[in-house]
Amino acid sequence: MRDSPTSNFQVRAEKDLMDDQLVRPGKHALGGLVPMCLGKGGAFGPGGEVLEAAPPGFDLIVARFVGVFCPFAGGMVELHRLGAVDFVANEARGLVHQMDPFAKAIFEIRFETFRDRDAVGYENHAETLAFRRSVCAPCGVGSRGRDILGFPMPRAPTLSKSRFTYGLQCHKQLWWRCFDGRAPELIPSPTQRAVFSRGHRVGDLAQSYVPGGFRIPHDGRQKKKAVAATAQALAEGKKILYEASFEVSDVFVAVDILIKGDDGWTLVEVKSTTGVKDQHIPDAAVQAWVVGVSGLSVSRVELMHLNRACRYPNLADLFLRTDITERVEDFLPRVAGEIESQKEMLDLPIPVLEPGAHCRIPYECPFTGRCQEDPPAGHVSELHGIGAPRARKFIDRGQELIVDLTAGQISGKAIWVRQREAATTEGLVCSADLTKVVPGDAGRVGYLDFEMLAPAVPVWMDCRPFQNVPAQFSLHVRENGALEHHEFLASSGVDPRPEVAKALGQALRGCEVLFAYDADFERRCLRDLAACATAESGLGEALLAMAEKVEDFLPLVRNHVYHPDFRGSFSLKSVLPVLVPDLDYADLRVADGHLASAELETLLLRPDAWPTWRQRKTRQELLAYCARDTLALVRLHDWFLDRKQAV
DNA sequence: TCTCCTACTTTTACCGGACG
DNA sequence: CGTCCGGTAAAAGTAGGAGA
Repeated sequence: MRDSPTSNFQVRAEKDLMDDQLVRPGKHALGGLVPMCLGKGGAFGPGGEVLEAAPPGFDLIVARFVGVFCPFAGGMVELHRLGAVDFVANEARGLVHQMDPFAKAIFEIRFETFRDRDAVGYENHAETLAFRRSVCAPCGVGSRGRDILGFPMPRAPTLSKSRFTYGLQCHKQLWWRCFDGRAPELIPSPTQRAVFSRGHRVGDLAQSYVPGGFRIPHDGRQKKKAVAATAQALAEGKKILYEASFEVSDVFVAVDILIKGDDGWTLVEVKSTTGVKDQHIPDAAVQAWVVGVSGLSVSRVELMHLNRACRYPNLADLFLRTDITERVEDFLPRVAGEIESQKEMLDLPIPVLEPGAHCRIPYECPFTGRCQEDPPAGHVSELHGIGAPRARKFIDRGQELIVDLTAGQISGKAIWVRQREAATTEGLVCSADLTKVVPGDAGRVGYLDFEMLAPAVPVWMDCRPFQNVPAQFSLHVRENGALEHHEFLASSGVDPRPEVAKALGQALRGCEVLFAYDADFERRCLRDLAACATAESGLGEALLAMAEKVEDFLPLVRNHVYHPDFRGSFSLKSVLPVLVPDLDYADLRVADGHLASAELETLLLRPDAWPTWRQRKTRQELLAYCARDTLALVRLHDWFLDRKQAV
């Protein structure tokens, strides 16, 4: 709205704006639509000024002026001109038009008011909501909590602990989170969901380490109820509260654990990390502030986190409670001011903020794509191992692309030199000595990949929090050109390590060399597994010996090969599509390690969370994914061998 | 002989990227 | 969320030389 009074956008009628009751052939949206403003001033009324005839296949929605008498809306005066006529396609799904933001706002108001919001689906309501709050409200158009059309004004967004911390990172992000809460960027990936649910489980478990407390029922939506329940519990003299809820000047917080001590309350925030991080401080501080203003005296703030030194089965020391009172106190004076500034910001159109380090620190912003275009292919930031500061230096000199760099600037960095050559030639570049370092495939060679899980709360002997445990492997074995495949996935409920060790010991028999990508993982796995093997079986030595025979394709690629399509990354997922284009993961649901790990964790630790068909299906998907990974290694090796042959 | 500065070397810290 | 690694940058240490 601020940028330009008119914006182009597309709405897919069926999907985004209305269901088919509203738009369908022969009965366009007119009935459900509010007249829209354009042309001369005037009041609501029948008729309206037809500005343009509808093109074939479209019905016309008449636009009318509704009047904006608002000093804030000086820009809106520009709307009073021809052009913003809406055409609704006779066919659902085809509404393409140009609409003023103001008209759009009203358009959406109407839909939101008359139908439930789901009928509108995801569109960018952010502008609409913000428009109504920031333009209609302050200038008094539509009084007594009503907007210009007489519809109730949207409530001011309420802050919360998490919103506060988002706002601390970036106001613009907070603005979008408040006004565009249904944005696709905010839909958590399966992997993120796994992280969240792990956090919740750890949080619940933490409460059992501070037993005897009273849990405030917490239902996400009914915040007022939770606050009331908390007040009542306090009145009754409860000494330990879980999820105690408070709200002060529209900021809601639920405290993980609140403990009454002799000289005040101890506020405990639970995190499923292994230590205190900087970003935890403001998080705890806003809680302490709200609790304090609510009238409780907070004498101590603790962060309760997992203890790296803890070993299963002794989980007595699973959590550590670190005193962060001082650090919180240092931050506390900033809280009230920050809350105020966040609220003020939310009463205005989206703030202007340049992208910067705050886009990534402490958390990656989900909206980076809205603020910043992706850097073009061949951008200097793709240089391997270049940090943001050094990339900045090049950019400030006007050298945006790798091809702009001079030989002198990248001398001594073989990878950068190769990257520049690849960018210049727009093709694959291999080092001169690549063929000398390509490993042969004589004898019996294996291609190995493990899948691991890393439960936050250890469940197997001698494991610490987040310890990686191999639970699955895939092994392709090649001998004289013939390929065989071995695979294993541990069964639910038991320590996977002995099973995996045994199965792997058998599968590896006779292998003279093993290939992997980023082999250290695999090496360490083999050593760990060796330690789990029973002494008499001889398996331990065999696995240990194999660990010494693991060769890594990653450095081979990184130090000898580059193609512009790597885009600065040497991960298997970046390299493979270029070097082995006919092998991909498109047909697999489980197609990356993160998801694999999350699925593996559920399958092995909480199989009952899924019906049996889902368990069976996931097993198959995990096996298919892991097998694809090792097949990729085979094909990658083939690629290397072909290069050798070609010379 | 002591201090201070500079230039070089070693150590440490941090970051990015790889994996799960 | 965690791990580890490698590379680079920053910090700390060291050596040598000049000046007082």
